[in-house]
Amino acid sequence: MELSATAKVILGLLAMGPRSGYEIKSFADESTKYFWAASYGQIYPELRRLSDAGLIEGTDSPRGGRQRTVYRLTKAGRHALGEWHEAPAEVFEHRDEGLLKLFLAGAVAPERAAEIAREYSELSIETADELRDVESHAEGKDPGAYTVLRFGIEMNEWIAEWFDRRAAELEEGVPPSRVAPRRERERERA
Amino acid sequence: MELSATAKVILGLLAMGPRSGYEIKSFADESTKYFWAASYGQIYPELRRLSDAGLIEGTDSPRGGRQRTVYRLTKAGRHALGEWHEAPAEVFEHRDEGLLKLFLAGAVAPERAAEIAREYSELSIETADELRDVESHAEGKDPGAYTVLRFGIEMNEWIAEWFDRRAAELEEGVPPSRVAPRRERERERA
DNA sequence: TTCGCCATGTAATGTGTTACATGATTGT
DNA sequence: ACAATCATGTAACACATTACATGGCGAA
Repeated sequence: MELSATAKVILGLLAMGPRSGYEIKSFADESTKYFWAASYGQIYPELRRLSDAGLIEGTDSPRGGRQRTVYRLTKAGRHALGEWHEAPAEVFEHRDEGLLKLFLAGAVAPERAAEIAREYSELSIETADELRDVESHAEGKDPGAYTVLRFGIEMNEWIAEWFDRRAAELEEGVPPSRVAPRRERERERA
Repeated sequence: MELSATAKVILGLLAMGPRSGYEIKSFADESTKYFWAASYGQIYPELRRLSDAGLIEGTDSPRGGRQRTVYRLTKAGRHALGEWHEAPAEVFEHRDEGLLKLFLAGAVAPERAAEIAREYSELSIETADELRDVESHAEGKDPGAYTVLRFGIEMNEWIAEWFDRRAAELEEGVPPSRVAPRRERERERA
């Protein structure tokens, strides 16, 4: 059974515990959205499909007069999720407008290069702060999930510093230092 | 004029010099694909649209008996590209299956967490090596474009080390060190 | 009573990949 | 003669966002 992108998050989050569609969305919005986003337009139809396929099961559990369906994994769903989880990761896609602008700066507006690098650095600081906020709300996170969060924070701070340094060099017209290729560096160490 | 995602790369690469659709694709495949991919199914229809909109202009320039259309920016195209380039970057999207698997490990297969971290580290090394390859072929890169390439290399190596360290800690069951939040650290420095 | 949140869902639209079809040229 | 690469293009499908529609609940 091939799982769609959205099926992977849905089954994954349901493995943490039963949830409604709305709760899946809110949970994802402060966790996986940074590396695996999902919108309502994907979530609700996918819940239907997964339910039809027997991988999840919905139970009516209204809160007050407010309609609400809570889903949980079936045995088949847990199995499908496990199979996916075992396999090596394949999807790895990025779309980063800041990098594209910097990449093109020479051909479009060379004088903007340093500025773009500065902006990139600042955006990374903002993202890191946002993630620190998430961290402060997170109680008793599991080691894997917590690792991902720490990674996000530390990487964004590293990026901010890297581009801050590089912005200064670009302002002075310094070319980035060219480091010896990996294999040679390994030989040096030996 | 709102530019589509693919329009941004196309106009950008054409700003570097006139190119055919095929050349745009090959060029993108060893440069922007890491942060802004494009496929034939997007490129050719978009070339048509941009041409109809007057942002680019195609000239027939066959090589031998082989049909070939080379496109270049019009004044309007250069202007549209400039407007986009001036504005602050907004698009920033990631889809990273490794992080999703690690995030979910606790609920799906806790014993796999360290393994996933190891795999992530190894993938990053491969990406860094791939980028070093690109670097060795790149002659006289412009500072902005070269900055993006150096960034890719150094970030991937940083990531590889980070996950390598973390994999070891996960194997031993050590929680990742919790660093003081940003604001407090700034106070410390003062 | 009004606002924000909880809750579900769909229609319209846009984006993007994959696979296929076609055919010339170059190097082995 | 064959494979690889150059070159263009489309059809089918999959994926995703946005905006909208609907309505209850709780607090100010």
